[in-house]
Amino acid sequence: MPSTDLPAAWEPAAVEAELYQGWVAAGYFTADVTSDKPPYTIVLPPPNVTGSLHMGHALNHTVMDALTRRRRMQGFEALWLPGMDHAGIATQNVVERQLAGEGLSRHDLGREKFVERVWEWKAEYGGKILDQMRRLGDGVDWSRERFTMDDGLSRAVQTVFKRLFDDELIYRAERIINWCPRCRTALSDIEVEHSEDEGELVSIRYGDGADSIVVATTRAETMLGDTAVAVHPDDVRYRHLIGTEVALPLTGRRIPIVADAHVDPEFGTGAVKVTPAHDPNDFEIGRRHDLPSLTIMDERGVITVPGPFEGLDRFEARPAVVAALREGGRVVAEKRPYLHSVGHCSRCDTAVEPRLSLQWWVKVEPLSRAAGDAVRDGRTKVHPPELAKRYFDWVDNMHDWTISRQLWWGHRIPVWYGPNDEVVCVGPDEQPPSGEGWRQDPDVLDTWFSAGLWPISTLGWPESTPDLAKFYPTSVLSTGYDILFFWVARMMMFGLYAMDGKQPFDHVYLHGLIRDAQGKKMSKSRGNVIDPLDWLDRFGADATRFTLARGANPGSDMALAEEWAAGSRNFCTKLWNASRFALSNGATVAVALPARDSLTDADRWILDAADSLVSEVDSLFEAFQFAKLCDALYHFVWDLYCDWYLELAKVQIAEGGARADATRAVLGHVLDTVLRLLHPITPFVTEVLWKALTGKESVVIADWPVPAGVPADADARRRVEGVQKLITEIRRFRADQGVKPGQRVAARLSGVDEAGLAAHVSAVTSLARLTAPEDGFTAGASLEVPLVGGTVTVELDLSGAVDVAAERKRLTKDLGVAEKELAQCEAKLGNPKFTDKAPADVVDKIRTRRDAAATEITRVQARLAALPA
RNA sequence: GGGCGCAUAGCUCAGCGGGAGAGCACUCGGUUUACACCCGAGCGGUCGCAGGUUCGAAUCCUGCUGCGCCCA
Repeated sequence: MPSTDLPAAWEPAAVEAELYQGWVAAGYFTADVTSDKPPYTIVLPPPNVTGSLHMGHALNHTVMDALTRRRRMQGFEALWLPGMDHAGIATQNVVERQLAGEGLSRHDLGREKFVERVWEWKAEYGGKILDQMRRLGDGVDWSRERFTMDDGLSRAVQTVFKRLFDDELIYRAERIINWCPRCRTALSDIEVEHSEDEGELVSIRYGDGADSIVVATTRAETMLGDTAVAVHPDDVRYRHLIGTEVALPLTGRRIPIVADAHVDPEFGTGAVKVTPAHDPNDFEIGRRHDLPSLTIMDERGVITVPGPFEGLDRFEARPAVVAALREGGRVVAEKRPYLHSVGHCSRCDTAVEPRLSLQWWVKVEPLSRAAGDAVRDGRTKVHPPELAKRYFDWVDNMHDWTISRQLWWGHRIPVWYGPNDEVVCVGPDEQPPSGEGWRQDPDVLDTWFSAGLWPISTLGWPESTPDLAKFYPTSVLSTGYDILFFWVARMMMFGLYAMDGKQPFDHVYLHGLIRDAQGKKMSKSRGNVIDPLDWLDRFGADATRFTLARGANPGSDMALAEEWAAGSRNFCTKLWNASRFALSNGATVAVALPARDSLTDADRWILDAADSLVSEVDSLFEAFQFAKLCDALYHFVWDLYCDWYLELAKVQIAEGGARADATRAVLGHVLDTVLRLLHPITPFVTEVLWKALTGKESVVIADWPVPAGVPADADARRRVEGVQKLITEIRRFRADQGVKPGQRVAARLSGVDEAGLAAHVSAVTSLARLTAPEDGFTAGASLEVPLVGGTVTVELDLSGAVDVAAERKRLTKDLGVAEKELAQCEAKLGNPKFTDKAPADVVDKIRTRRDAAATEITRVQARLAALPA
C-alpha cells in the first residue's frame, strides 16, 4: 500500500556493497588538502597485514567512522587514513610455515629471496582486512592508503633512526633480553605476556659438609651456567661462607659465594644461584660482582654445554638435570607442581627464555617524559580520563626499548660495521660505506618502531608535505585500552620527537574490550568468539555497528551476544518502516516549516524533542559517549517518533487540508533530522532513506543538523504528555478488563476542557480505540485520570459485565503506590531537621508530592468504596 | 607482591547526594490501514556485606567479601 519506491523490507545484504562503491567512486572520503575547511584527521591504527577483522576492530572502526562522518557533515575536511603494518614476526611466521609445507626453510632461500617471497605472499593473501573494512562501511580515504614497508614510510623509519642515533638516543648494548626460542628473536618487555604456570621448585645442595649451601630454582637446567651463589650480606647463616667457593654439582666447576644486598633472605633458603647469562636479576648481580656470564643454550633453547646434556632442548634438559642431581644426592627438596609466573611470547605463546645478547635499544627517558608531559599539560586529552593514570604509570616508568629483531622481514637496521670495528649509521640519502670488510647489521627493527611513526609517516614525513601541514596534528587516536602502551605511547614519543614537540593527536579515545554474553573474554579455546563477518552477513553492517556503538561505554568492556545484533537489526527495520509510512503519507522536507503558531501541540512537541535530541547527540559525540548517544537516538525514534508522533500524525493527516500538509512537513523534517543524526553510526540504511526522502545526492555529504534555537513549548509538551497519560490509562483499563486491543469501545469523556485537552479528543479516541457515545450508551464502567490541569473522567460502555475483581486489583495497586508515596513524604516532612536544613525547593517538591498523594488516596478509596461487592 | 577497576531487575549495563532506569529475556492480550524484526498491557530490585558522614546515601568515606584487569 505505501506509494513509495522503497522496498517493503530493508535488506542490507542486497544494497550495502553497491552503496559503498558509490561513495568511494564519488570521492566522498577523499580528503582535499587544498580545501579551506578546517581539518579533522584520524589515522587508523594500522592493522596487521596477516590479520582479519575481529570484533575489536569492528568496534574501533565503528567509532572512527562515526567520528569522521559526523565531522565531514559538520563541514570539516575529514581525513580517515587507512593502511596496515608489516607485522614482522607474524608475517615471517606465516611465510615460514608456508615454506615448511614445501620442505624449505628461509635459510634455504636466503634473505633476499625470502623477502621477495614475503612480498609475494602479501600480494596474494595479505590485507584481507581491507576488504572487510569496506563491508563495515569504513569511510576511509583509499587514495592515501599506506603500508609500513612502503618506500616513503621506510624512509621515515631510516630518518628517525639516524636522528635518534645522532642524538645518542639509540645505542647498542649487551643485556639480558626476552628471547623467543621459536621465533628466534628478541622481544621487548611489552611483547611478553606473563601467566601463572605450573612448574617445579627444586632445592639443590651446592658444596659439601658444613660449607654446603642450598639453593632453589624452577629452571634447574640453568645451573649449568651458574657462576656464583649469592646471599644477603647481613644473613648470619651464611656470613662465614662469603668469599669462599663451592663446587657446582655435575660439573665440579668452583664458583664463589658472594654477598649481594638484593638477595631476599626471607625467600627460600636465603641463598640464590646466579646465572648471569640467563636471568635478568642474576645478570645485575653478575655485573656488580664482576662474574663471568656463561651462555648455556643456543638460539633455539638447546643446551650447548659439552657433556651429557648437550643437544637437549631446555625442557628435556630440565628433568634430565634434576635426575642427575637426584642420583648424586644433591636434591634436598622437590615441589611439584609449583605455581610461578612465566613469560610467553605474545605471538606464539612459547615460554620466553631470558638470554644475554647484543641488541639495539632506544633510550626512552627523554622521549617518554615528553610523551607524559603532552598529556599532563593537556595538549593531548585521554578519554576516559581515568585511563590517563595508567598511561602515566607506564610512560613514567618505561624501560629502555629493545628495537632489534633477529628477523628478515622488516626495516633493516641502517648501521654498517667496518673492518676495524667502525660503526656507521646511514641516513636515507647517504651512501653506505662499501669495500672490504663492511657489512650491514643483519637485524630488522621492531614493527612498533615503524608503527610509532604512523601518524607522521603516513602524511609524508620526513618531507614537508601539504598533507602534513594540513592534517597534523591528528584529531583523535582511537584504540582499545589494552594496547594503550603499544600505540599511544610510541606514537606520542616519536610524534613529539620528530615534529618538534607537536603532539601527534589532540585526543586519545580508549574503548573497552569485547566480551561474550557472560562477560568472558573471547578466545578460540573457549569457543565463544563471535565473527563480525557473520554478523555483517546476517544482520547487516548498520546493525553490527549500532550494536557495537551502543555497547561502548567509556572505560568499560562490553558483552555481546547475537540478541544484541538482532535488536539493532530490529531498530533499523523500525526506522525503515517508519520512513516508509512517512513517505507514503507524503512527508516532505520543506525549506521552511509552517509557522509555529499554526502547528499543533504534537507538532511542536516532536519538533522540540528533535531539537533537544540534536543538542544531546552533539554533546555526547564530543564526550565520546557512544552508548548514550545511541540510546538517545533509539529512544527518540522508537518511543517518541514511532510510538507517539506517527500515531498522532495519522489523526492529523486524516483531517486533511492545511493540517495534513503541515503534518507532512513536520514528519519529513523530523525524519530528516533523525536520519542525519544516525548516519555516522548506521550509514547504509540512512543513506537509502534520506535519498528517498529528500531526493538529494547523499546523506554522506549532507549538513549535520543544528538546533533550531526556538524556545521549547513547555505547554505543548505538558498537554501531549497529558494525552499520553490519558491514553495509557485507558489502555491499561481496557487490558485489565480483558477488552481486545482492536475492539472499539464507546466512551464518554468529561473534564477534557478543564484539563486543556479539548483539541486532543480525536487523538485520544483514535489511539485508545474509542468511539463516540451513541444512543443507548451505557456507562458500565468508568475511570478517572488525574492530569496537571484537572482530572479527566472516562466512561466506557463495555457492553457486558465489568470485571470487578480486576478493577479492584488495579485500584488497590494504585492505592498502594499512593500510600507508599504519602508515607515517604510525610516521614520527611515530619522531620524538623529536614524542613530546616534541606533546600527550600526540595521541601516544596516533597510537599507537592505529599498533597498529590493524599488527593490520589482519597480518590482511589472512593472508587473502591463505590465498587459493587 | 604492587597498582587499578567492578559488584544495581533472570542476563548485559546506565544512574553516582534528594521520586530505582534501559535493552534483552519473561507473562498476558492482539490479522489496530508503517512495522509480528511488530503493537498494547504487565511481572521483576532490603542497588554485595558491615560500619560511618549527612536532615537525606545505590550515589560520599572506611573496612570486609567476591570477581576482573594491568604491572612485577
